[in-house]
Amino acid sequence: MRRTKEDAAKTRIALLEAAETLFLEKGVAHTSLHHIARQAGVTRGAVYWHFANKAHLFNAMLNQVRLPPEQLAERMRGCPKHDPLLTLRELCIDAVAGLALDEKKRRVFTILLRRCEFTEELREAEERHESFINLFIELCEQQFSSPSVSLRLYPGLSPRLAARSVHALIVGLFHDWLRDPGLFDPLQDTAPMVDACFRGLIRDWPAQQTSRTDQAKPAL
Amino acid sequence: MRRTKEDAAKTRIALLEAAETLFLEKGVAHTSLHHIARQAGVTRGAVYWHFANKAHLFNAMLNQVRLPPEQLAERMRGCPKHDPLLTLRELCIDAVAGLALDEKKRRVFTILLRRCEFTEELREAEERHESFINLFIELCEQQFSSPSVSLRLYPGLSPRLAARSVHALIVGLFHDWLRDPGLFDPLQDTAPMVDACFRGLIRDWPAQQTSRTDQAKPAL
DNA sequence: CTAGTTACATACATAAGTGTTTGTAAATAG
DNA sequence: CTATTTACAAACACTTATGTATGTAACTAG
Repeated sequence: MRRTKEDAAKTRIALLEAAETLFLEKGVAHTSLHHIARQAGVTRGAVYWHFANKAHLFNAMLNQVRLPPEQLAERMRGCPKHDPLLTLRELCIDAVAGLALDEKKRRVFTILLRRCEFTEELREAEERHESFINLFIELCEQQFSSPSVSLRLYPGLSPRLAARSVHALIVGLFHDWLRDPGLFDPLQDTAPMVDACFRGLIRDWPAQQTSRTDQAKPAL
Repeated sequence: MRRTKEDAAKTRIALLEAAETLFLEKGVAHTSLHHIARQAGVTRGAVYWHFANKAHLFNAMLNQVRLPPEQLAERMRGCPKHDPLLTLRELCIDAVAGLALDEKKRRVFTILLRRCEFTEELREAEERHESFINLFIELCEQQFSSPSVSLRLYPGLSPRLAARSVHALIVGLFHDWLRDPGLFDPLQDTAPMVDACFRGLIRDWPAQQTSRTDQAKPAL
């Protein structure tokens, strides 16, 4: 029997990892707290000590990879000398590339998109996730709304629709790649696809081959 | 007590509808066969009479809206006088518009994308769904691979990537709109967004405002 | 040094859920 | 008109999950 503070912290981590593993394997609803405890080498007592219930455990797991909204906003603002659209472009590319570079992110997003049911129990997690998405779309729309950009939109498009298009592409790439990692290579293929998207939105989008996503920073 | 053949058929339909309603409300895993039976006004005996288990019920529900792969292929081939890319474009637009036009399709796809865990139990359903998606992507890629089209792709793009881009956009639009129907109007906004996508892929994509998706036929 | 708290394990109580079996009234076949 | 299915309902047997309550050894504060 050992229960120093560090041991407790380790137990907590072990529980989160066990949950991650099992959620990914069998789905959130089909994983019981008993499963998680056993996988972590403890009993349900430990689970209930660290987390109120499964939903709280789930939230804690998400918090490991989800960056706070402020950081997204800050990143989206970018350095002022940089073209804001290019900032957005890089953010998109990094977001997809981040899936391939960060194993944990990949697993957690797989759980989020393919291994859980957004129902009453997980409502809080869902709402936080949604508000993050909405923030992204809104910031995106702001970029397209600045006069220097909106005038370059193709006819028939509004900043609103442009923002929706960009987000839909990213979400689609997330889903598709998490479903079948063989579909494309996030590191190589994301930039051309994102560029194609912007090229269809913005009149004079440069045919840049530059800026090979050097070090993708976490973006989503 | 009544059990003519028609009554049995009605019971089956009622069970499918009850399942649809409850799956949508509480998620697949959180809905028991007892719930479904009660909602349909029968007992679990009826459920087990008509379906082997929950997974079979789920499959039967999907089969109500999923069109056979052959029809997709046929539709994709389109009438030969028509530009194949325009055929693909219309197919995409109809697929998204179909969500708004067909209430049942909307509900079932919501369940599929947001209310179920793709785990062992539903593996068969998942595989059928995936093979359908893969067929779509493959047919898509074929369209982009024909010499008359592939030569018009922007540099840096392959037919492969173009197909992935198109599919990602559609999947993203599905997810986004099912998550928040206020994000955009499938009937009005899909065409401009799909056109933007194609415009970013194909050099001389016409800035067509024509062909207001008259009657969207079911496509997915 | 001991009192209290921490970090769990164990036990209890309760509620579901699943698959199967059995019962049965009405429909239907011969 | 009887025999047999059909289309379920009802009961059974079993497993599993949850939340809580209680026990307890080690750590820690004073």
